[in-house]
Amino acid sequence: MGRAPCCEKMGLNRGPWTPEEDQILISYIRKHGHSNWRALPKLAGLLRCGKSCRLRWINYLNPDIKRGNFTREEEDAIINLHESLGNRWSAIAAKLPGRTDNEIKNVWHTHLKKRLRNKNSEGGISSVSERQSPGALSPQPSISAGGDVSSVTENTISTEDTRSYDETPSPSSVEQFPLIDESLWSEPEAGELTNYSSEVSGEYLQFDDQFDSLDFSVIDPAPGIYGPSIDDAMDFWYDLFVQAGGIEGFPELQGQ
DNA sequence: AAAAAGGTCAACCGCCCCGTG
DNA sequence: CCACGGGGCGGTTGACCTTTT
Repeated sequence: MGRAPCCEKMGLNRGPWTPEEDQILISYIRKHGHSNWRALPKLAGLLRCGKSCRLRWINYLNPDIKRGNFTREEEDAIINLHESLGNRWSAIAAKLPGRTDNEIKNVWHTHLKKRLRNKNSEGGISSVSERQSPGALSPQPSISAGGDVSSVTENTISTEDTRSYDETPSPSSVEQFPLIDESLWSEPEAGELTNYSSEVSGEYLQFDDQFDSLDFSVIDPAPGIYGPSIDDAMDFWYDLFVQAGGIEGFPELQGQ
């Protein structure tokens, strides 16, 4: 006891992260890394405590994170690992590349515990689709009107290819992005973006209507030929989105 | 159509571990 | 060896969303 809290609470933001805060954190870590979480928010100009920044990065913004529903194989792995490791979520996460301890913990408490209970009581197991609530079948909104940008990073920015998404798309949310084409990329604000705008066009970046996301993997089918890497495209898209003020900045994407 | 119930998951809290001086 | 501080971890909460009544 007697230990000071990790940060003074006064004057620091709490709760959900804003797109601007996300962007600041991403930019800072890309430039400087995160050797000192405690000092990071001050250096980056964020009104957050270091722990909050760390958590946000590790559980959400880190591009290595694999988004989307857990596959049956992953779920089975979690169950098996939990049998041997118990509630050591970080140890379990270490065996599942791209998955975070928090995510695994959530899946365990929301799905797998129940599944195991059913298994034990009935002697059977449910399928992935069975265990999903109807609500879970429709993916979280990508960038829906009025939504926060948490969902942007969640579903539209991924360094993984499309394998992450094994869910059925919701037609309404799919229709949020019918117009990802040249026009979307045609108004860069900085010279750097101009370079990408001609390359990251609808021709190479396509909205994946099956997975309800921007499929960044198609941008770079042949590195060196088409120019930007997936990371570059993610940066470009994210910068553009944030600079434009989120969904408000893309009227053509609203009310589709 | 509205309210209630249930599910999901990002984020916080507080403790523990470990490196450093 | 000890104290301290930062990072990491697991438990928990609460807002939001979907489904059910």
